Amino acid sequence: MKPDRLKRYSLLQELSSRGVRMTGQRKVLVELIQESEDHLDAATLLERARQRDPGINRATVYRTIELLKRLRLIDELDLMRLNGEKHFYEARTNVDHVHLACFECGKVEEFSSPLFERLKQEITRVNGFTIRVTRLEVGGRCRSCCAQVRTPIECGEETCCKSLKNLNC
Amino acid sequence: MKPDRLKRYSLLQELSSRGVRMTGQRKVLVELIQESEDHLDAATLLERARQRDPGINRATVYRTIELLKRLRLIDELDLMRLNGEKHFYEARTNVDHVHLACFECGKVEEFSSPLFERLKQEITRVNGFTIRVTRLEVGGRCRSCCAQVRTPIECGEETCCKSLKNLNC
DNA sequence: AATCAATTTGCAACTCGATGTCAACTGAAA
DNA sequence: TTTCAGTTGACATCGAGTTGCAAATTGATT
Repeated sequence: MKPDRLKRYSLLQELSSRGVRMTGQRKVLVELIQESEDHLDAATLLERARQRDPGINRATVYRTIELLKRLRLIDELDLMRLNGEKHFYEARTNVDHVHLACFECGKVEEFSSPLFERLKQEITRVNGFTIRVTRLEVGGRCRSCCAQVRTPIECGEETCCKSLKNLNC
Repeated sequence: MKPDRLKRYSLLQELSSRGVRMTGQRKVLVELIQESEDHLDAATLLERARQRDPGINRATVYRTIELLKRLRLIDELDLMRLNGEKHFYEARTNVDHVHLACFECGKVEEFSSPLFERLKQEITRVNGFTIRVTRLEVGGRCRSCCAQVRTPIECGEETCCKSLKNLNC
C-alpha cells in the first residue's frame, strides 16, 4: 500500500474535540506536522515553525510533541538511526505501517499489510498483550539502490555503510 | 515462542572466526552481553564490566557496541523508550522476534512468529527491499497487568502512564 | 624472547537531543 | 471583563553518546 493510501488523523480536530487548549504556537506546530510530506524531527519542526512565528521556543516544540504523543495523535520513529539520535514524528494513520529505511540513499518508504494486522492479532491472542503502540522499522537497501549497486550487503564490510553513520549495519 | 527457544549467536566464536582482535576488555564485554538474561544498556554493561575489570572505560563500551553492531552480532533496541533515551542490546538470534514492552510494569517479552517471517518476505517481494535489520517493538499492557487493572487503556488519560516516563502512551 | 606496525584503550573535553525550573503570559469559561 | 489554570519563553541542566590524541596492547614476524 502506498503512503498516500494511509489516512492520517486530523490533529486540530482531535485536539479541539478533546478540549485541549489551542494556543497560537500549538496551532502552528500541529499544522506543520499535519501538512508535512516527510517525517519531521524536533529541530526541523522548530525551524519551520519559526518561519510562521519567530518567537516560538524549542521547549514548546518538545512539550507539544509530548502532548501529541500522550494523546496518541502522532507516532514516534527512529528510522533505524539513519540520521543519528533524532526522533521523527508523523500524524497517526488509521492503519499501522512499516517504515523501510534505505541505508544506501536514506530514503524512507511506508508499507502496510494485512499480514501486519494478523501478526498484531496473534500477539494479542497468544500473549494476552493489549497493544497500544507498535513500531516496525526495517533497514536495508531499497529497490533502486539494489539495482545500482553491484555488491550485495555483506556483514562487516566497511564499504557497505559508506558515508552514513549509525547504520546498524 | 519463548525467549529460551531463540538461539543466540556465539559472539566470541563469531569474532575470532572473523579475525577480530580480541582484547581483554572486549572479551569481558562480549561475555557479559552473551550471558545476560535481560536487555543491557550501555551504562549497565559498563557497570557490570567494571566488576570484572575495574579500569574499563565508557568509551570502550560504546566502541565495542559499535563494532558488534556493524558486524551484525547484536541488535539494538529502544524498548519503546520505557526507560528514557537509552538503547538496549542483545546477541542476535537465529530468528527475528518482536519485543513486547508493558507500559504498566515495565516487563519485556519476546515473541517470534512465522507471520513475522512472512511479512518480511512480503516486504522484499512487494517493495524490492533487501532487508538487513528489523526492529519490531510493541507497547501496551501485558497479560498480568491486564488482569490486575480494571480500567482499559484510554487515550490521554493521565492515569494510564502513572510513574513511568516517556511512554509514548 | 624480542621487535614492531597496526590496532585499541583511557582520558577528558565535547556534542547534541531533550528536560526542568520558574516568572510571565494567555485562552476560554464564567 | 475578569479570572486563573494551563501554557510559554528563557535559560540552566541533564545524560547518552562521540571524538581527538597520547599511551598501551595485540599478535604477526623475526
